[in-house]
Amino acid sequence: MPRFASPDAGTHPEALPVTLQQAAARYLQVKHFILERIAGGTLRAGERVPSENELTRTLTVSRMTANRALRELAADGVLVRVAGVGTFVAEQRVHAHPLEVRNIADEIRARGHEYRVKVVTLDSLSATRELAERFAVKPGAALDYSLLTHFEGGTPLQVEERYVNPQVAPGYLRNDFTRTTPHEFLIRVAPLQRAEHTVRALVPERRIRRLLKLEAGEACLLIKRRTFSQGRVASLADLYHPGSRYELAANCQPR
Amino acid sequence: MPRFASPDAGTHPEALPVTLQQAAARYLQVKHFILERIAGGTLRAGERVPSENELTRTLTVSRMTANRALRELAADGVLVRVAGVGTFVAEQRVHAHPLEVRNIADEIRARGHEYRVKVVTLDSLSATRELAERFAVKPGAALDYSLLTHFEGGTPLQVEERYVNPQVAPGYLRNDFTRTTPHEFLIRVAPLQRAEHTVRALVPERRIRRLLKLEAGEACLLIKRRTFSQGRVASLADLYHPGSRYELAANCQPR
DNA sequence: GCCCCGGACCAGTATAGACAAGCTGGGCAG
DNA sequence: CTGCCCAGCTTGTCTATACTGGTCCGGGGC
Repeated sequence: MPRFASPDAGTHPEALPVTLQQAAARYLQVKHFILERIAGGTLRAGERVPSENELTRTLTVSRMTANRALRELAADGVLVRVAGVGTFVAEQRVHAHPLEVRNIADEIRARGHEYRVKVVTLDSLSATRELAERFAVKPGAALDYSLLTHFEGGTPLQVEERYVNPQVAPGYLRNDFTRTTPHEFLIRVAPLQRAEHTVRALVPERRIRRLLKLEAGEACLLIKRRTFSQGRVASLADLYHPGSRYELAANCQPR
Repeated sequence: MPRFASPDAGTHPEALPVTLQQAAARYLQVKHFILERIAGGTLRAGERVPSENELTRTLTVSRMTANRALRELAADGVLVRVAGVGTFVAEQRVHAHPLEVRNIADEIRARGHEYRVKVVTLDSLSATRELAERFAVKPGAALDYSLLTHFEGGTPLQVEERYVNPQVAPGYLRNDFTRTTPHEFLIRVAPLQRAEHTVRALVPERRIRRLLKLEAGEACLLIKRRTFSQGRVASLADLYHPGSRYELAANCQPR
């Protein structure tokens, strides 16, 4: 059986990609070897990863080195190992760390999937009473507004509805959101000082439901985020995630 | 065919404390050896931990085994290692984590409302395959189970479904939950070391919906929590909150 | 007094060899 | 055909040994 069809596998000598930094430790090179194949699509979720012995042969490393690489990837949740059967690419349940203000594009790419964004609305508007209160500006003050849908592959993973204070982060609407996410733009223009989050569950209104391509009655996770820069509110964001395809992960421990 | 030929490797002298389970892997025994000394106060925060070579001598293990134990404890944040200097017990700084492991009774009372609890089910059961996996115990091992509803005034605010490992937190079922919440009991009996959370949104099944007195089709927030004590899983908890009446707050301060 | 160098000790990494235990599939006996 | 066992794969673990580079300290040369 062609266990491992070995599309490349130059067998003996320089089996490790020369693009890798030789300075890195061997076990890290092996980890990258696996991660690159996952990111590149050569290895997909559920598929079998070369066994320790196979790696020993194809990469010319000792079994302990291959073992450490696979074991650490398993500890990270990238791989799943079953004694006597093999090592497999983990089914990726979507994860995010609520404590960190993360970039959803990075998150998606880190899982080896294609990131796409659809710009639904870009606008400048004047603050309602409620918005003004949350931004601590005067009612009627100008605010930038964006409504985007972020896709993982072809599936919407987040609807991002965002208000930005142009006094704190000027030029928001001139940003090319297909190249720079709101998050990336904001941390560049208005260094993040602090962020507040609230998380709740709801069955979304039709507008959000359509953008997330949800069935009627499906739940979604709403993360409301308020970010501060230079002591002022830089932006308010409502992040909607499909309840069935998204979960927040958090480890609670002094690291 | 030496399947059951030798139940354990009798090759090595019994240098490790006999209180430790002999079935456990050596590197786990070394980890427990360190953790016990930290828990017992023999090793305090900032103090130096025996070096790999010292452990090799005193515990009669190979250096690779000691290395793995120390490396994993460092990865868990228990130890801090500095090449060329040594290994030290990490300073346990107080963490204001967004998803702090909080006591719901305190939370409700802090808002000036009356806290009440209804015990739905208390039971001892044997671990299913899936539970055993998440607890890292053998399938069939005894687990304690509780299902409670926490009320704010007359309104249910949380359904708490919890599994507890009696090996780590004995006497759970004998606790009077009308006076001591599971959380209070557990932090007293099994000092919290670490907690993992995942948060998701869903439309609950009928059982949960009834306990929370929700309308059909209402969303709820599910917080799945896994707590660790002494390096072992102490408990699994599924915390269901009504989406309309509950939100999770999280503040994020970059260091 | 200051600087440099070497030795001691440390973690980090790599290798080879070994045994244990779990799973799967094929072959064999009934 | 059914049931069982076993070969052969897998991961999991442990040991012994070796070399590297970082840190610290003390001693000797300047």
